[in-house]
Amino acid sequence: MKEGPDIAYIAALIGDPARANILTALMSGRALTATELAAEAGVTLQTASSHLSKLDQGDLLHARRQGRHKYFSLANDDVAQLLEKLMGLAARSGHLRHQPGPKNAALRKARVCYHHLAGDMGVRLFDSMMARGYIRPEGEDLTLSNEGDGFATGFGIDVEALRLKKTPLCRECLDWSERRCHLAGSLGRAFLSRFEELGWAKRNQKTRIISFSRSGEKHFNQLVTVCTR
Amino acid sequence: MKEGPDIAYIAALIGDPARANILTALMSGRALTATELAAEAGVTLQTASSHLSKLDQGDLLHARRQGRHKYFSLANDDVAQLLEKLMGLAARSGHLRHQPGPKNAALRKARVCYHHLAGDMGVRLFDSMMARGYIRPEGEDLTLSNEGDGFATGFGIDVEALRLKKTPLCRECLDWSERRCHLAGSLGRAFLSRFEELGWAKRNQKTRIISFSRSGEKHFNQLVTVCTR
DNA sequence: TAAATGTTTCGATTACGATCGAACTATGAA
DNA sequence: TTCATAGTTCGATCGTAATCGAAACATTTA
Repeated sequence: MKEGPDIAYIAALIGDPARANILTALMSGRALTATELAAEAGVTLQTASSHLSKLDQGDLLHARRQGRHKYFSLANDDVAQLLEKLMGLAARSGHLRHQPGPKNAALRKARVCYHHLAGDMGVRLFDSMMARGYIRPEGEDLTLSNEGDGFATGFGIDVEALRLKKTPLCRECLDWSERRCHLAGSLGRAFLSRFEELGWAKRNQKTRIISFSRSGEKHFNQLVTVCTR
Repeated sequence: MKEGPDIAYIAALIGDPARANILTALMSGRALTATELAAEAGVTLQTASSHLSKLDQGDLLHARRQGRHKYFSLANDDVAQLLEKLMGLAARSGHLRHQPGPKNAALRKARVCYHHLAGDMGVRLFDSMMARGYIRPEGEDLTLSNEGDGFATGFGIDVEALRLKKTPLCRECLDWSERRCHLAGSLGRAFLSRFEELGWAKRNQKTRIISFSRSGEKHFNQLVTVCTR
């Protein structure tokens, strides 16, 4: 039994509390500096630096210098998905670090998951697009149908520009709170950006919570309900 | 950042090499005894016992006594899926424990993944069923269409009996080698059993490899190709 | 009953890695 | 230049957890 990928190596990287905190913080999708991540993880800068270089070596994250800052972000969607799956398992078997509280409820409703909308509202968006045939599964990835293209374009998203990029347009991502899929990929990100542009929603910089304004939520509900025919 | 599921706890469980070996061995879907798993992991029985109780406490596996033996298996499909995802990441970033060899090639072609068929052939079965509309995605799970029911029943699978069980009928499971989905769930298992019943394929008890006989593979190819209309 | 096999508990050893203070490098500002 | 901020490297300390020998416990077989 010494064949195959070395899962212990990757799992051990995630298995340290400080590193897990760092990775969780990066699930917001934003790139953070070493100092910020040290604070998130609750360790000194030296310790964080050591952790960050290990995570980098393991290809779990991506580092880029910018002046005297060094910004870190998750390496790719796969890492984010793995982390979500881990959260799902941990949550289901009751291994929470704190009791579910009001903050938790907000997280379950709408939160950032590596730049796209997750939680109850994320799942609702995904389901409605699936039900209307806007997106279709194709192997591991999803395809945006012509109708879906029209829908997104009509909503103010420059789908053509997204298609030119080499990152996948649509992907599905499993929610740990809902245990359902929500929309990821560059289109998923574009939707979240658009919600912010329109003033429907605002990201909380610290907590991954996305708060929708009252009217924003109303518009959102229309968006996912309308023309179910 | 102290909210949410404790991913470090779960990841650390998987992050020990001996425990990772144990979990990998259980990916075959078979229930194994403590002694067998100790051998797989390359540790003494005492050490394995300690690991097994930790994994059990973390709800990663399921233990059942039977006489003077104690059988262990993975707790559920979610654990298996998490492990597959981990393998995918580890493989993609090149963290293999050994060079890809002939054994690896066989693993990539057809192997057991928690009781169902994985690898190239697993993906082909999944794709053909998807293309013919036999299975359809629905949220996280998959639905078996009427045509799909007929197809499976015609192949000698007692779909009605499977439906009565409380475990999901169809699920998708991501392949680490193919990076595509193959069919999991009780129907996935039923297909593999049926292949064995018909003498098309045989499981290698040690390595997760599934070897198809020459005629078995021919039949299989017809099964996934026929009536693509 | 005794013997054999399978598994767990106990205790001691050991090794690895997380942590941080201190010193060092690098970039930007004054 | 000098100062300040950001990050890394070094070295020492410290804790925890993996490991295994030995012994206990459990269950089946003879």
